[in-house]
Amino acid sequence: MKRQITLKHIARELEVSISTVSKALKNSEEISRDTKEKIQAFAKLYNYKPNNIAISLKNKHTKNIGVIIPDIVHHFFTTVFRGIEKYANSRGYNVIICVSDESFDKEVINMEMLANGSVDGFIMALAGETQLKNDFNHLREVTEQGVPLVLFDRVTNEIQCDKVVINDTEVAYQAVKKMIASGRKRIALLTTENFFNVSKHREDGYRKALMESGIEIDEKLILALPFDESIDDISPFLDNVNIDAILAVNEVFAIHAMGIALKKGLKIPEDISFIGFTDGLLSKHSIPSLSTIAQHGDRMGEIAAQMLIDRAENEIGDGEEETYRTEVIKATLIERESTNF
Amino acid sequence: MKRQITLKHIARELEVSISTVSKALKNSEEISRDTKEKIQAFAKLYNYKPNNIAISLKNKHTKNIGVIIPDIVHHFFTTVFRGIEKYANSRGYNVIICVSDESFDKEVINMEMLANGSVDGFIMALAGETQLKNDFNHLREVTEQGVPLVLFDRVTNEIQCDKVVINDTEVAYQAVKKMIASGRKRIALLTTENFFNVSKHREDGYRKALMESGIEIDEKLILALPFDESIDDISPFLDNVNIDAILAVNEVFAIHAMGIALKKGLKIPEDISFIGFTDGLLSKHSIPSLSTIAQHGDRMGEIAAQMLIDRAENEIGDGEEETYRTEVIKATLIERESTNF
DNA sequence: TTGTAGGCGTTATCAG
DNA sequence: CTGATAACGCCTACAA
Repeated sequence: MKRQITLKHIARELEVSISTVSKALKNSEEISRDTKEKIQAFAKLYNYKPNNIAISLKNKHTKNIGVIIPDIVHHFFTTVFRGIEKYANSRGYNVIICVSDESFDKEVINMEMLANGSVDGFIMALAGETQLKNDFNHLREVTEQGVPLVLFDRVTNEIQCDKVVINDTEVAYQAVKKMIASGRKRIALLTTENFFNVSKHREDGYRKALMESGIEIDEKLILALPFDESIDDISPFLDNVNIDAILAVNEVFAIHAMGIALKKGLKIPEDISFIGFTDGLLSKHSIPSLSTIAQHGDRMGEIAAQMLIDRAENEIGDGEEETYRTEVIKATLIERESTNF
Repeated sequence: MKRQITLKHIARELEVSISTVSKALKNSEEISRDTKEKIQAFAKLYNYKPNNIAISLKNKHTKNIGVIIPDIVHHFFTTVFRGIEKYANSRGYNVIICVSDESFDKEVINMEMLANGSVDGFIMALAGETQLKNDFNHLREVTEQGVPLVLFDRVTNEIQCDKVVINDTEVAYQAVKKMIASGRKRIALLTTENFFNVSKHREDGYRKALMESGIEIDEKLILALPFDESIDDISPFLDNVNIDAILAVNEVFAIHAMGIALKKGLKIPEDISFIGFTDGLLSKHSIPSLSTIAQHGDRMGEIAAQMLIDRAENEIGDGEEETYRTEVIKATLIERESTNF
């Protein structure tokens, strides 16, 4: 097992000093053409690469960014991650990813693993449990140490930092408005228990659209499920309500509900129309295909990464006050077969 | 912006030497109770955490593992990744992930970014382009330096290293056998151009099952598509062949084909039955639900991570020959509505 | 019981 | 033009 070759090896071999080698490899003007060529040739031959860890130690930055998300087998999050990774790479950064699994404890542990110098900053979407507990001391600790933090999608007002969100309220509002405009009157909402701020916002938009259109809100038309997995409650729900449209806060709820409607002999979109959130495989390939709200995760990821890296590289002057931005991505409704506007 | 606190700070503040602090924090017997308590209290107060980078430099290992995969918005790969991440974390490792985007060049660049000391080893699935080019010098370079490498799913015989694969040939064979046993005679195969070794293996299994059952192979029943995205060719294909079953090498092909069959008025599974690969959201939630071959990505990831970490931590004796394993995961057929066995 | 010194690999400053 | 030295933060063998 050949170890990585170091400056020291080269220096010994060529009988020069380490600093000469270092300079030669950086093409410094200080070094004579001859020695430079000799050293560079030797380095190439032995495939010398400067050791990243040593450089990190010296420079006090790692060119790594830490991403902590609740779930990785999840279309939206992977989409955001793809954006982060792409942008980060373009600026020479690597991405360390940790999965909190919606657990507060894991989120804390993951942060601690990375907060000891392994990364230059964090990009996160909060775990469900964290939003429930409303405990953000782990975030506070990190930001107080001056480590940059960008929150996306699952954010909190408790922490001062850069944020990237989508216009959930507005886009849910628009979707429901469109349903109403196309003649729907009994519109149900399939959502999650709303310690998820995003579900909350979507519900706000839903309510606002109905109210504005003079449609009384029937609380029985709102079904809040504990988590993504518990879709079994959807079927009894649909048996007990009289509806002509459904807005769901994710793909799975929407597709599952469509399936039940289909089995009951309803025609989509004539008898009942559907809009979901997340433009994933399910929406594209279901039959009928699902109209859905695209969250543009790639874009979110890119922006989050850019905000983070910009801040990480901008050594803030000691006196200056930090000023944080929250960027709002505009989600867009993609119309497919499950609606007829 | 408070910097991370270091041993040096503590030493200065408490007017002891750095090594005393270091030892005290490790609860060394050498240090008196008094000083230990004083130092530990101080450290706790200021939330001292040893700097990972410095430790990495000293110990010559990073406790990071590098994962390079062709795509992140992809059910199977994220599933494997989840297994890797989970296992790695349990052993105190972090995971740096890079996406090759099926591109040879990106794969090489990503490896180079990480190969300079940033990780203790690599877990990879080869990019499509890499398999096409059959150029594995970047892998060879790394393994020759003694950096552990585990290949999964998209592997190659050209490189000597640990590998994790599934029994593609066998499980495809079993699937087709089952179709035949249930009376199907005209079985089509939807696959990708077979520079992907996995597609090749699945096709082998398909052919073997047919041959064994005395069914002549009709090459017109095999459709090889360039990539996951190019599903438009499926429709004309289905118009031109007379079939009663389809085996597809992924979910998307299968679901798309089902949709077309449905629109043509065929009944599933009576007129035509379907089996796909990958047990993702699509298979579970399609209507009818899709019988599919579960690849147990989580398990693959776990095993890959274990192989890698075990090897990374086992400093190999200088003289000994390395001996590599390739672990085979047994995929399993999940029967749903798209088949009737 | 505590401290000194050297090293991990690199770079920057300064001296020769 | 080249080299010695110190420093990044930590650890540890060896003195004191």
